[in-house]
Amino acid sequence: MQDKLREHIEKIILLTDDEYLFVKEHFITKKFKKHQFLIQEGDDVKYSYFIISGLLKLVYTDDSEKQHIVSFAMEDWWESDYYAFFTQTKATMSLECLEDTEVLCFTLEQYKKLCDGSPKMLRFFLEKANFGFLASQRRILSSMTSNPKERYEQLLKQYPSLFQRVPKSLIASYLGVSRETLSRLSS
Amino acid sequence: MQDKLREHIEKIILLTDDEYLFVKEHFITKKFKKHQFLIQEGDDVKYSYFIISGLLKLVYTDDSEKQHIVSFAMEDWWESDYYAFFTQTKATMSLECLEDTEVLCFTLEQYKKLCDGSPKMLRFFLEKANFGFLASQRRILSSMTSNPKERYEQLLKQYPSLFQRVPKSLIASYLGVSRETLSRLSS
DNA sequence: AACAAGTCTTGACATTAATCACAAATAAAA
DNA sequence: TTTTATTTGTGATTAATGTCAAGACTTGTT
Repeated sequence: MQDKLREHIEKIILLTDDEYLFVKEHFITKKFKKHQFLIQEGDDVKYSYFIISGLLKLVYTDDSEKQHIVSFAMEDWWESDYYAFFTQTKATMSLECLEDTEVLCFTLEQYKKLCDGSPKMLRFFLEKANFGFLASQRRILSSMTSNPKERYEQLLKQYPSLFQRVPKSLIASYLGVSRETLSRLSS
Repeated sequence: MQDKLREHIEKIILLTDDEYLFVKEHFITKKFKKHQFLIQEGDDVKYSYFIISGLLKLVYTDDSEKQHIVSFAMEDWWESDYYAFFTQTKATMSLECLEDTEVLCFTLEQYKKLCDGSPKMLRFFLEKANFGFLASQRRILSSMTSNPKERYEQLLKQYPSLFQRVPKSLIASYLGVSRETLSRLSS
């Protein structure tokens, strides 16, 4: 395996070999099969996950058992129920494999040690957090300013591979429309 | 003036007097009157603002000139067009006073110096960025799972003071519904 | 007090999308 | 291949929300 994690970090900040070794030992590897859950609602959220390969959905289930896709997570993404992870509370969302998936992950304790031991990683996480915030803000704005068809096209443009990998009903759930409405957009 | 900035930072991380002095000198103070713009669409975004007192709206104007409120910013909040600020591109949003407002602000350059010179401030900004991301994610989820009436009530519960301070038409714009629909919710 | 500007409510109607129902198409499993 | 499950598409209906229009109410100003 080429080192996906190192490549990923070094898009933002360069590390010496020693620094990277220090980083690397805070992670452990895990593998999951399609349909397995990394997080289930009500669980403790032990880990934050960096996805080496595969595809996941982060899902919130509302009072009437309807599922809403908060995000898809693919190669090179970080994912978890971050509220629960950071506050060490029970998960309100689930994280489930849509494909066989390999991840690197760390606990909150390891995350803190990483931040304390490496100012560069602190910078890295700050950059990631800022980017995540901006992406969420853009999504809010897109839901306010665009109709379902436009949102569909934006998503298609941004992540074309998604559309070969997940059923349209999940895309609909991510976009916040019914699958029937999504189906009618094409025509 | 009691020191709002110090109080604000020390909710997250304690500073020595010297450390705080270092932090403080990276900021400058500005005052604005109601209806004044801190940022206008198309401008360079020179500053990130910490609000000492007052109230602002962050607004995106779409192609058909319709305004969408991305957020309200009140005392103790940070606000800017952060995408434009971090990438040093032109503003796509505007930031306008709804009340007379006093802010502390810094440039991107000062922000970087602050991060480089103070690991504690780096931690502080990381915590803020994480919190901002989580808040945005909650808002996305709320727009997917709740109807306008529920979203209105959530907002009312979270920021009761807003409702004495801004017209309902702006609340409607923030919630993503027309002012007429919002008006009909009460009944 | 009188006016102006801004704000809020309500009705009528149009539009959009959700829901329900079912059939067709596709993919997965036996 | 045959069977079974999953996914997708489409019509009919219903519900929610937007839009347009008018008027009432507030607030601030002169």
